[in-house]
Amino acid sequence: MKKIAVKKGQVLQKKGDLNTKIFQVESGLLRSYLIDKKGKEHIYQFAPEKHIIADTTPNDEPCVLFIDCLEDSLIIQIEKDFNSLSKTPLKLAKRLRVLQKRIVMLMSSAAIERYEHFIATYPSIIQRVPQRMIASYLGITPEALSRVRKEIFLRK
Amino acid sequence: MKKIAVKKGQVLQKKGDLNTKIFQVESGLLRSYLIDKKGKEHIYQFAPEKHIIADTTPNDEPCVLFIDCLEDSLIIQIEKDFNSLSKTPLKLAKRLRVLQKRIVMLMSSAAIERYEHFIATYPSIIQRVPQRMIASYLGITPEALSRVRKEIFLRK
DNA sequence: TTCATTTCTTGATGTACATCAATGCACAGG
DNA sequence: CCTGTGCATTGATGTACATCAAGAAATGAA
Repeated sequence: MKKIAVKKGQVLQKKGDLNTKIFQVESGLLRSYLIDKKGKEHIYQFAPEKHIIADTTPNDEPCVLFIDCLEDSLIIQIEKDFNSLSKTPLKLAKRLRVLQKRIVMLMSSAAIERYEHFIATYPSIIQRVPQRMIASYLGITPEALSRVRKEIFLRK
Repeated sequence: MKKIAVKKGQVLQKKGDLNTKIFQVESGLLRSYLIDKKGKEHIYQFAPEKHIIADTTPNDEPCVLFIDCLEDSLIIQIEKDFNSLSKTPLKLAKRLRVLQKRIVMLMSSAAIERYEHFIATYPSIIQRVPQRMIASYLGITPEALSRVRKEIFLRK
């Protein structure tokens, strides 16, 4: 467990890495993402202040997510071993809640609802990342997000 | 923490319930599912022997998932409090892994790949539930699953 | 500032899947 | 045995989103 300062753009983890860590963000903004077999990027998670971010693949298997830095950040690196985990069940529980919500949204909602949920849940992120990244997180293209935003705007 | 015998069809938790439990399946098969605003059902999780199943909504908020019983089952009920959780970080970690994989699949794969991954991961479930439930878990309609299966069959 | 690069938007078209409707099929109850 | 009821399949059509292409606007570097 150690504290690290990282620069915008810096890569903390690449797909295929072994023995990856859990990161807790003190300040700044990280993201994790995957690249599918068509070469398309999908953002899996944004992690602003206080959030934890990790690939949950077991330590002896190659991980599937990239993690990099969207703003200069201060982070804490935590080992993914049993002892560290057992100290943070509350955080794990919170992570589970977020993931459940995410799956529910992906399975049952249209793009526009996913976007509205995202705005409500992470209002601060909107100003800090380009829209194409939000589109990527929502599982749609930047073009589709642009149209969704237009529709929301017209509706008012 | 107590052991319970439940019958096929029995409902263990309804959307909106408070103070829901975690269930560990000793034998049999449970499922959780949600109903979207169009009234459509989406299976969130199957839980065969050894698996745990729960709605991870915090205890003081109404939960969003239904949980019921697909086969006569023997289950252990676990409280969702901090103490119980800290005893099972390994199980939580495993759950996180499954959810990560699920989200990755939902975001980056076509229906056919999601089905093939499901077969590979849960071969035993296939024989135990009707196809329309597998479709629901995969996030597609029974008609679409039927066509996916046909395509896989023709390809051989 | 100027120029290059990235981002956002808009339109035209394509596609994976949903929806709707009909048919066949298995099996459980009378 | 028939007969209903749920499940799987198939075809026709609809739709939400993707893809591709172009242009406009914002951003950043020199």
